[in-house]
Amino acid sequence: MLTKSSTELVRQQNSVLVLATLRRFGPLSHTDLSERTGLASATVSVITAELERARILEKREQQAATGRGRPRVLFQQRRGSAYLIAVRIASDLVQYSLADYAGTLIDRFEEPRNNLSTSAASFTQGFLDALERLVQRSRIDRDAVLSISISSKGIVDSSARRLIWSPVFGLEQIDFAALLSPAWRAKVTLSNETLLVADALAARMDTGGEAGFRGLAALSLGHSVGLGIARRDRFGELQVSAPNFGHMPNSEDGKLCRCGSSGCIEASAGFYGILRMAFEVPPDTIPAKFVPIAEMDKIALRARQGHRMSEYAFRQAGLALGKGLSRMLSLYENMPVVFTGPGTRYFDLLSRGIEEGLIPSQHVRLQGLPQMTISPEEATLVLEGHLHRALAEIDDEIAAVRMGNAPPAEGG
Amino acid sequence: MLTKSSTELVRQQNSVLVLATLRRFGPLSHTDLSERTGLASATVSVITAELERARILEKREQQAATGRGRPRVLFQQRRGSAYLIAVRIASDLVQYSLADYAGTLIDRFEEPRNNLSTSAASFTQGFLDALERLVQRSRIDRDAVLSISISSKGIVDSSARRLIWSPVFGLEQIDFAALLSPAWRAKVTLSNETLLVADALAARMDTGGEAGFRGLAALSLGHSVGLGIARRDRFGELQVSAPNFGHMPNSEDGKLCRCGSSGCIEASAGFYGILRMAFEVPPDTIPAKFVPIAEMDKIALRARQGHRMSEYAFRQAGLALGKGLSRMLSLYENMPVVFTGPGTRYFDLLSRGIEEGLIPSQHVRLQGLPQMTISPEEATLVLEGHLHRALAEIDDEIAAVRMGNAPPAEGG
DNA sequence: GAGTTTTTTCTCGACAGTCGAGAAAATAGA
DNA sequence: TCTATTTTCTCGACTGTCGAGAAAAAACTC
Repeated sequence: MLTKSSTELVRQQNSVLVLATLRRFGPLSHTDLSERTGLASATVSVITAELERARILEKREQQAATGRGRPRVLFQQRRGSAYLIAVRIASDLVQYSLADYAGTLIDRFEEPRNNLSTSAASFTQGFLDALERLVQRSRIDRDAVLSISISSKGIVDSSARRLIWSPVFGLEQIDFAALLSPAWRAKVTLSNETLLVADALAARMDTGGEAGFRGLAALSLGHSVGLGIARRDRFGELQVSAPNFGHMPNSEDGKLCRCGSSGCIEASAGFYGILRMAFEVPPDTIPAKFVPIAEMDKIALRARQGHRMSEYAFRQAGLALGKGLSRMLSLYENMPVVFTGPGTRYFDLLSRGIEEGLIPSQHVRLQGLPQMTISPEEATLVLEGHLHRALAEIDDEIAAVRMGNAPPAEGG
Repeated sequence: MLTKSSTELVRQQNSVLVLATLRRFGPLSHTDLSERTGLASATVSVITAELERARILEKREQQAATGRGRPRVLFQQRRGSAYLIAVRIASDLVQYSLADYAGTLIDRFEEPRNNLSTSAASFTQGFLDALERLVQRSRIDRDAVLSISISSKGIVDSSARRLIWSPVFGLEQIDFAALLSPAWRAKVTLSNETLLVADALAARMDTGGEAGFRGLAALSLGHSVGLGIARRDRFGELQVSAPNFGHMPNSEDGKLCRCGSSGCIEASAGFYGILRMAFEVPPDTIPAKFVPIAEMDKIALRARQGHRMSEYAFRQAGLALGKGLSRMLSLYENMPVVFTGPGTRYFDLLSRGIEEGLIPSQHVRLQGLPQMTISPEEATLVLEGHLHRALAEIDDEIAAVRMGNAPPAEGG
């Protein structure tokens, strides 16, 4: 511990513990909380009382009596205590969601990104307008929004909350922190999209009772390729990161990538790479900006019917993924891999190449093939990740603020 | 925090803080400690008093008066409080070191690994004997040794303390925990050698006042290739890991590696790989078990004199390293790279290939070339890492044990 | 050499937090 | 209405940190 500890910090940590336990295991009674957290009953009393006074928790309506004895009263997060906004910037649309402190979705809409070459400047205006619309439609006090969680594919500087490189805006950087700080009190977080997928999947595993769960990698297959990794740190907590997998150098095949380099994994395994190979376009051709999924389906159909070059394109894509995975596993440690995104519908065509890429490496020879599964609903997982992380952050903040005085704003 | 906190834990953490501060900044007075740790003077008093009673700390002999006022008395770790043993298993020798709680070396000897094909079974006997000799020569109570820190190249399972694969024993696994638990009370840790190098270098940076130090990678060049990474975690503490870099797949050139796979980085950049290439031996030839450094020097000399194939061999080695580094940096984040080991004497011959390997990647195009330096004294760094980690672990353990009663054994 | 100044260390009471045990509350069944 | 049962609440003990001021120990002053 490089930093000092104090009794006040103890209270803060235990408050977070109570809030997090309540999130994971639904509404709980005083006794449940004491059991699950390991805290003494008296301690739970003090903490819940404080959180109730601050209007963070509330007692649930009386439920059916369970039997003899004094009935349990369940604590739960009070919906109106806080709100959060999740924004998912995809290549063809932007998704805006509003949720309350209990994690239930209140409002949601999408805006198609009308012009694919829209500049960042014109995007930001629409972005600010959309946030405004979100709170006004649900009649929520703007200051009751405590977290704005934004995600995009690409490379983000999460500490500076700036988009460094994205398939959508290229090198045009957007500083979301600066953009939102004048009008919004909320904390702004910027995450890689596949990081959120990994977070959501890991949280599911963790809550779902998977006993020895140590970590996983989420691999998103689509027009671009993204990787998210969730692993337990030395305290047993899940830490999540999004290495730049799609643009990791794969091989010197001269395949031009969207990022301007050549030989990236994406140049072989992204939709545009598969398309290029299937149609025998020279590998240094400038990649297609957007490939409709129908187009990909057509190539896949032909591949399944035995068309050599289409089959080969998918196989090469799989090979690039497999080799990339074997490198990633060498540099981290063995962990299950979950595939997600629209590309999973071609998994039958990719899998042989993936295995071919994995098998020759020393890592796989020692540890065996990683467990590989498919979880196609990427958008759902991204939203789930947004909520999970934003709520955890709000909980932390609530516990950090000295409670007892300023009751947070009341919404709706 | 997934786990509860308590006032006792606060004391424990603050005790560790005091011990760690004392380690980093040498003997310190009461006032220094209070300033450096941020703890109140009264708190420092209680903690140091407790540690003094437990005979962990002692007051230093009076030093030259500094000026007016009551003179400061300096606290320091008491040498005899504990001891540690560091064992470095290299390919040609095993190095045994004994140090005291203050971190000063007491005894040290090396045993040549007489026969390179020695079995693990015969090794363990010599190993146990050597440890015995170490404590007897210095007349130290065996139970005063609180940590035995072992290092080897290769892949270790540090939690299970088993060697999974090493260049020395191959797949013959050695379970050091089981081997030592009957006779020794000490905690046993098993680390990858280059991990310790990274740890030592990072600790130097950290203490040496490098302001914005965020992390580094140590790359060991020799008969085999090893990587250690040190990075700050979210609490600002240095976390260190040793990914399997040497056997990360590099390219499908068919170069046979010592591990049995082909195309590993080591197959190009390890000494045997360079030798094979310089002499134009077919790439699938079984690699030399051991390459004398004189042999390598000869090849380097020829390369510097313009001999094409020797030059090419080093360049190919550099290329494999550079490509590997660009992949590693993609999967982690940008950080300085420090080269160490005997291979650094050929850095002039490697550097061009290294840059060639790095430059084409998207990561380098965005972040620039990583800062690269040389720090050749690998053996020194390994020992430094051993001491640093083992002492930190002993400090943790001391703070965890309820102090005040059982005073630890007195040595020498 | 006695008093003064200065600096450091030590000590005391206040405050914050957790814990165990038992009191109080609230229900179902006798 | 009384009793058994279960849950929640409350009280005093314990552990820990902190700020302020007392005590200690040296150098400086006259």
